[in-house]
Amino acid sequence: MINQPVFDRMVRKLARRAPLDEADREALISLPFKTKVFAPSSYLVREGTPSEDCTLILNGFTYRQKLTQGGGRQILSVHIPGDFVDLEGSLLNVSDHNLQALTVCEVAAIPRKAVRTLIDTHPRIARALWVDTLIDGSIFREWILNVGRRDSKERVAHLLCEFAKRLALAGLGDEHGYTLPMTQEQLADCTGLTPVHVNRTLKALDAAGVIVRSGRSVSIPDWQRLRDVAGFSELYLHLDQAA
Amino acid sequence: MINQPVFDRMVRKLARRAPLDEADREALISLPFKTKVFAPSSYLVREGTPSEDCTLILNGFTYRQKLTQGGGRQILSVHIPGDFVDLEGSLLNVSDHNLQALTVCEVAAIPRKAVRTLIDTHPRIARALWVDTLIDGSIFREWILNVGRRDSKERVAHLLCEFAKRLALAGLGDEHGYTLPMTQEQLADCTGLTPVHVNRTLKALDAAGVIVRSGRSVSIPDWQRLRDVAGFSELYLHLDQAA
DNA sequence: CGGTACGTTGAGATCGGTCAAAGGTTGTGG
DNA sequence: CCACAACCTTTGACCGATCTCAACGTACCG
Repeated sequence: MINQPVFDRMVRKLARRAPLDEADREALISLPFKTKVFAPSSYLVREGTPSEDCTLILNGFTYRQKLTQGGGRQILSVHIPGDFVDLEGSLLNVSDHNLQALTVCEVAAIPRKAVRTLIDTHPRIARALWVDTLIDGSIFREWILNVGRRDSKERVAHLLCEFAKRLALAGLGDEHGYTLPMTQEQLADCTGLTPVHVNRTLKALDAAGVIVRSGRSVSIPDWQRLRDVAGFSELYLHLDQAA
Repeated sequence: MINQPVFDRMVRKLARRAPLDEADREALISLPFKTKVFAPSSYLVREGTPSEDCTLILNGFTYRQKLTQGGGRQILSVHIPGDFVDLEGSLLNVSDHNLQALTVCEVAAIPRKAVRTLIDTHPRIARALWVDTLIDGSIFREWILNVGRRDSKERVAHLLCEFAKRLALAGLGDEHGYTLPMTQEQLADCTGLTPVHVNRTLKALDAAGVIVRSGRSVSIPDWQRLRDVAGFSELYLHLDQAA
């Protein structure tokens, strides 16, 4: 029972991805783990290395990231409390990307072995985790579209929409606004733009009344308007299996 | 045994993703299916719809695709014989993207139900399929990087590298060249460029001696050179678990 | 042999990038 | 509680990679 408060959010999330029975919940709650804390921008996993542990975010935010040969950085996804990051680590031999802390970050590190045993012995949990990675995949696809075919306003607005939805789902904000712990440089790395242009784009969205900024918090006076600007459809978040 | 020749390539591929025993192979080979043929550019799955079947490509190529509100099209992935496409279809309620035939395409349509039963009763197969979707995810991540942070030459060259590797792996070409059944417009939709610019980029790569084109086949006089131009590293293909 | 789809080329426009500097904010140590 | 440093944001001027538009060339197919 000791893990319960810590893993509670994760168990509830997984239970929505696939039905779990009492034994499944027990098994999840009894997973062995060590709590670790990471400073902002420290690495949790590095490209090309195997990972010993599977990481569950308890507090704070992380992101996945890759570099081009020329040093260009692209952020691939942003993760919030309750997310398993590096579930791949349990099944793939080496990591194909870097995993970095966005904010100060408290995580539960679960031994890779324990995860593999869990999924071998609990098919419903395996199913739920698999659905989780499929939804991750869907979000990656949307990001390819975002970065490949939307102009800068749509791109930034779309990212803001996604964060709004996901944070609301995790109980960390709502559709009226939220605090985004990202610098404009990081937003640029999410969208494939430069920091300077992200700045101008945010300013333009603000000037158009689509968002209102103060510091790093964003408020959204008219959600429908932001959606329209972004061309946002939440289908890809598979909320029926995520919420 | 009737399925054997048809499913053979798929079984061999999965067995590399996770160890399978004789019973697993039997179960895979005995999956019920219907063969279907799709004409180029016909839809196998449409965004927003559930899919009744899980699709295994026997011959030909398919691609996943999404549109922006403005009608911009982004290709998200390209699939070759032996690939399961729309495995998501078995676990997610509705599709978040379109699946289209690139060439004439012969597929095995396996009922969604049969797939779900299979994965519930065969944990090793479930594991192999899961690893398959994880590798798909890794490729999506690389595409985000490609489209987000590489310039047009790197982007096109990277795509050509990926196809070379994947086709070679499937026995459909090698590192000296292959035939790419895509129009320049489709290449543009893969890379987030315009067809005109893809044309100029291919011309430039050809002029620089990095590739040699004739019609739709590409030959690669110096693989290392193409890799360098693209900044290609095959780590993300997880060949140790794919090959 | 004509049509349709695809590839190629040129000229000019534009969105977003680059470079550089100034203005804010935050946190820390004295 | 101030002062400074580090980091982040904002702004302007200019640049250039890629897009747009439009025409022409080419290959395949019925």
